[in-house]
Amino acid sequence: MNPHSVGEPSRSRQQNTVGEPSRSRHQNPVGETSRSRQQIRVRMAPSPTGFLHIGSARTALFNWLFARHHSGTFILRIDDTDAARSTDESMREIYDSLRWLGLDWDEGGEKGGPHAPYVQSERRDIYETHVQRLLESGHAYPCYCTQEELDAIRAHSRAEKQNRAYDGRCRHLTSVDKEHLAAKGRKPTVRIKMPDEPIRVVDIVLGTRDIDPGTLEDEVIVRSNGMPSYNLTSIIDDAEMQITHVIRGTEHLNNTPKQIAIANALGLNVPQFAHIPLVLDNTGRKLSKRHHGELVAVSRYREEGYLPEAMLNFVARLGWSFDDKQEIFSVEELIEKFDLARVGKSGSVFDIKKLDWLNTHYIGELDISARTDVVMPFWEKAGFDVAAEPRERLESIVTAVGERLTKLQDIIPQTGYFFTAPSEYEPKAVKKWWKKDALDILTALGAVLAAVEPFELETVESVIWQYTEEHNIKRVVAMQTLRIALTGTSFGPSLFDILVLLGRDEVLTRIQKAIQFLQ
RNA sequence: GGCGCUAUCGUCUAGGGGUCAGGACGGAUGGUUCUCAGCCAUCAAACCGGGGUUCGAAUCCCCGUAGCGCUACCA
Repeated sequence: MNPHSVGEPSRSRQQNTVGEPSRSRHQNPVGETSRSRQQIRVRMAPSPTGFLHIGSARTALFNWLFARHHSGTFILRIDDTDAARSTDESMREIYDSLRWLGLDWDEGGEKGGPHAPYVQSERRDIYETHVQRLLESGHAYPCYCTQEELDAIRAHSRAEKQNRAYDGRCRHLTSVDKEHLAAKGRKPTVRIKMPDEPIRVVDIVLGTRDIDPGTLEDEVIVRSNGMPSYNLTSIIDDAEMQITHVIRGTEHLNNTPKQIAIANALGLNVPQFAHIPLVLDNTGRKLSKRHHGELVAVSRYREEGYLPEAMLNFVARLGWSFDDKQEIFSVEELIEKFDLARVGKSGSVFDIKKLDWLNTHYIGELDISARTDVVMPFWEKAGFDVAAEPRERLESIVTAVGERLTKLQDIIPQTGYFFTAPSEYEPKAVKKWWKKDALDILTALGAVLAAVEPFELETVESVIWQYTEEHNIKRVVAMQTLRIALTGTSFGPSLFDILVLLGRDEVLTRIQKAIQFLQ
């Protein structure tokens, strides 16, 4: 094989204009060049071993945006070759999270398509055929080493400061050796022979490198139980499904030359690669299920009341930026503006504060009706009897709450008192505002509010201001005193809104209750 | 241990030979207001280090350093 062609994308230069590694920003947006109507095909290939991870969601988004931007195809493939860890439940959760985010796929998942099946455990015959060819052509060989032997080899290699763990010893097994080992009941794995020539990895975000094959070890491509492994299935499916661009996390960078070697040995097309930087926690480590658990589950953010628009916008800006001014991007803008050439190389820390800011923004963009709709499940889940409430009142409550929602679940502590009287008064608030004159204020205000006619915004407001003026009481004192009596807390929406929403009877009842408490 | 990747305010980032190194989140202060939130204004805050190249380097080159990733019969 010509060493110079090793690892080169097999499609012609012409067609490769899309996603060409152009590091100079402010140039032609990638893909907008002359022809390049090469049908872009990208995929997201999660392993169904738990919830959808934030990092995977971003990978999905980048793939999806790239596909949508170029009118390409976005494929969802399920990489479940690790049978022990894969579950159907996880698969469903991943579909669910993806749908919630609005990342629809054109092929794969439950949808099917021309390259079905899209679940790797159902594609074993395809892999077997390829492995057979590899074995026959001498590109792969059986390895009879046991786990213990491998551990020992590894330990030795490390002690000797070798740059690869496995030394390829089973490459030289004779057929007699093999029979002998097999007779002892050993089930072999299959390993791919790494080539002697450098492997060229072309990466759209990281650039092109030539990898020294001396650092690569003969990878296991079929386990001893007959199950093919990731590096094999991934590259075969990418070729079979005619994937043009593999956009995935940088943790896969070291797998890339191995996969290219497999593809080359099989004579398969090699897609272009784009390794996107990792999403990190605030200590700079990769976000992982292992270390961060639920914190990295997309479903958790959904449950807390983050909007998909906010999640998408937030995650899009992790490792990607458009210019020096824009932070808020609608999904449409993301599709229009997304460009692999503007993806950075270094990892990005997941900053929940910024997500919160975005979420507040997107909640604020919802009109009252939509905001009420979206908040409803949270009320229901918290056990509020919203069904009994007129829609109009619910919307008024949402209006009163206004911008005070960071997450939808904040609606609960913010509006509980609209549904039931406070069972207790916040001690800190009481201490600060319910001084010795509180009783007088409450009593007087109660009388005033009992008499005001009609019980509406303007009238209530004027009558309260009239009271504070006549008795020379600071507005803030009167208002806070009353607020605590009605809501149990010292903060919240305009008190006049609260007064009117509660209605005269309820207000008077609560004032009475507070008076009793103070006595 | 090996291999690889990366490096601009606390964080996300713009800039990529000549900029007061810009914006945003977060923070601080002040204003608006019945509180909180919001909004407005102001402020603090960064080019990992060292050498080159150059009239001039955050930007190009080299060498360090640090962090991270991978190092499975996981993906």
